[in-house]
Amino acid sequence: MDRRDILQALPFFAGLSERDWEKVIDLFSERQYKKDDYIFLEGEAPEALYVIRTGKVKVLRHSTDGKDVVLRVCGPGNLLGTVAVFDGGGYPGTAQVIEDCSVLAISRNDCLTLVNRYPVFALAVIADLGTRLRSSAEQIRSLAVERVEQRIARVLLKLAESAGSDAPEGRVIEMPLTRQDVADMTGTTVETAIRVMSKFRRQELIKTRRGRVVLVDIPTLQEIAEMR
Amino acid sequence: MDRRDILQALPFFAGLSERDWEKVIDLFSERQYKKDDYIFLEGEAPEALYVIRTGKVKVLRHSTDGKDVVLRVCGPGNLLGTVAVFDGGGYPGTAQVIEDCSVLAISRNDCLTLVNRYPVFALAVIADLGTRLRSSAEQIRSLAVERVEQRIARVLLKLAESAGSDAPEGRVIEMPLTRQDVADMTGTTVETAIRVMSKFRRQELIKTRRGRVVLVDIPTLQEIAEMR
DNA sequence: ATCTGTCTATGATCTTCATCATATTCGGAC
DNA sequence: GTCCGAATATGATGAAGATCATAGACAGAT
Repeated sequence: MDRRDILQALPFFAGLSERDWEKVIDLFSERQYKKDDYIFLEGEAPEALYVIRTGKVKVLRHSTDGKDVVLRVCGPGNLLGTVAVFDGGGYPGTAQVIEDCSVLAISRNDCLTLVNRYPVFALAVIADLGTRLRSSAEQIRSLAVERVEQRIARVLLKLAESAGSDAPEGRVIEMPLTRQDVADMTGTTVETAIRVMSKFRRQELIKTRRGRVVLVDIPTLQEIAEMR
Repeated sequence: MDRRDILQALPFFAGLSERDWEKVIDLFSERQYKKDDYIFLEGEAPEALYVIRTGKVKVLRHSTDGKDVVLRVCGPGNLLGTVAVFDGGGYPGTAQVIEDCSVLAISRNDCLTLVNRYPVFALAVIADLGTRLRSSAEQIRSLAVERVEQRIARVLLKLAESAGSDAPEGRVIEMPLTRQDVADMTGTTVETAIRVMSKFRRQELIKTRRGRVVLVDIPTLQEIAEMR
């Protein structure tokens, strides 16, 4: 499987004409990262834009007091570093690998050139940013008005939808997730995340096995997420 | 002052060549809104993209239990409805006028055409979305890890910076803000917003007169905002 | 000027969750 | 297997802030 097959399978590159491919393809280079590696750090000057081919990455920010906040979890097809590459400021968050991955990188300069030459890329970038703004808005609302149980139920459901697969026992979230990760995604502490998820497990709403979470009773989880 | 002068003064239209103006200018129509008017509602199909000429608008989401969350506050030069116009989904939030305003509207179709024809507009849209994603990330972090006092101090400082003017008594936030608005911007309740701002007033960090807030002691407010 | 509704104010109480403290379990290294 | 660090578990306690209740201040309408 060469870079071309990889790129063509990604939504980001849909709509590019056959002959334009030749010019585009060589601008991307493949890189591999291991679990826990950093792809870039918050505040760094944007060197490149990344397209995830396989694996999972979380984008997080740390606060002065050591508490981390996970802004998003990305998988195959997602872009990393878009904001910084286009406005030239530092990366707004740190990108850390949660499951070994392979990414395609394009230098900031090449990326800007590409977008100027092929309007279709500009539209793809707009689509990406738009999707993220929608989910940011939802995350803001959730943090602002919902209680911890609701937020955790919501995050589990969202992960199951975007990165889950069906198994006999339920819907499996296909990534290794610690309670700390869940806490950082929902603005709470490890202890509370543990308590809530233990409660979910006792209620037979979820199962957990070696870092993986399985949603057993999705309707009830949805009720909890929508509660009140 | 005709539409042309208005448009040219806005950052969104910088970089457009002289003769392209003729084709662009007629696509925009001016509309006036009064305080508390809705420009569009959450979930509505995107009819148009709006550029604020004068006045202030808040974008908010309501939750099922009646609690509102203010996602952003926009002023002159800001775009409204960008996400929905480009992805075709419903508006992600409700746009409500907080200070009488004049906006320039371009229909969704014309907007899409424009962006396809003039790449500079696509870049302006990308810039707008990027800025908003940065501030969303900051808002998420703030809601996730900071205490109410910090969040309120931070919001006041941000408003003073983006929409403030200097007066002898301090920096004035140039918009009518209720405690409810502040509460909706910081994910808390009216009562708590009132308590915190009363405390700030007693500490002579701020003054309030007829809905306007004046920041008297910015350094101390910054300390509070950065506090752990 | 007086009414009226909205906004601000403040106290009392109750929940939720953070914090602190300690086990216990698990998975990998050796 | 045994050791070890990380992740999970669970209790006790306290603090931040929500909720409920009530009252006063203020701006605009008549």
